[in-house]
Amino acid sequence: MKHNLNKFDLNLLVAFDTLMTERGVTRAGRALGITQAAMSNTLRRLRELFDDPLFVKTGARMEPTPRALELADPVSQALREIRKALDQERFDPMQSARTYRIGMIDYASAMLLPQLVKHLRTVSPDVTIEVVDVGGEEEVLHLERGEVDLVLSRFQWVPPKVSLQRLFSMNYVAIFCPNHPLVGDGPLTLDAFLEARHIHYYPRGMDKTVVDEALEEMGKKRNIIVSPNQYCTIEVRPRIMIEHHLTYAFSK
DNA sequence: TTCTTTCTACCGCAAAGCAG
DNA sequence: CTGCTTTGCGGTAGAAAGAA
Repeated sequence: MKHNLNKFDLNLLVAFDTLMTERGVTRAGRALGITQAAMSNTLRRLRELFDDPLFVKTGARMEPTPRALELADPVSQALREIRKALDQERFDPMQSARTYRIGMIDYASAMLLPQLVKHLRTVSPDVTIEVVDVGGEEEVLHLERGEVDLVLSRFQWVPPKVSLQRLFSMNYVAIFCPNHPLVGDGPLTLDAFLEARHIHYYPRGMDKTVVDEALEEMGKKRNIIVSPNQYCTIEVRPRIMIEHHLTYAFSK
């Protein structure tokens, strides 16, 4: 089927993309600032246009048909390009007073935020940064829902509608308190690492790290006996480690 | 060629009905 | 009860036709 773009209402693609995200006519309508009935009518036109139901009611949700799934990525990418082109035209960092929501865990904040703030003060002095503590699968969901503008994290996979850029690579190290019984003069062995009792902070939504995943692949598991909260991580972790002979593995 | 009027198609709304 | 669809209605914009 070939569509004549002269007669094609591109707003229908925005509606389609919103339906893919919201998975509901009422929610999609609300997101676009129109009534549920108007959204239903838009869906009707989409159905006529593509000669396919596109979304079918499954329980409480409107699930996409195979045809809708086929269209989802190309439509989403096209809209992203259009938005980018429109934004480029008028975006002036020196004039912008936007608030950017950035998802990152405490460690990334500590490492990157000072430099980021310093840089922004020069190139875009009026923007505001709001850091959101996200982790695990939630990161991508936050991005897809537009709840954050950017996530700084480690990703193994992201959906096509999300842009991904590698910033840097890191090595992992384990730190022990002075005179820890498991640490000798030579390099740390896997057995000693597994025998040690660990302290580790998991951000909200994250239940394992790259270390846990690597161990899992070997059929092994480390012995985490303390999972502190974020403030405790920064303030108290070193003290607990020293007092109780604990180990902390982290990216460097 | 320009302006005005009429027609037509489309969109969104409210309300009612239906389904899970 | 919530959410989706359908129907009927009014508003709006664009196309077509006619007059100056």
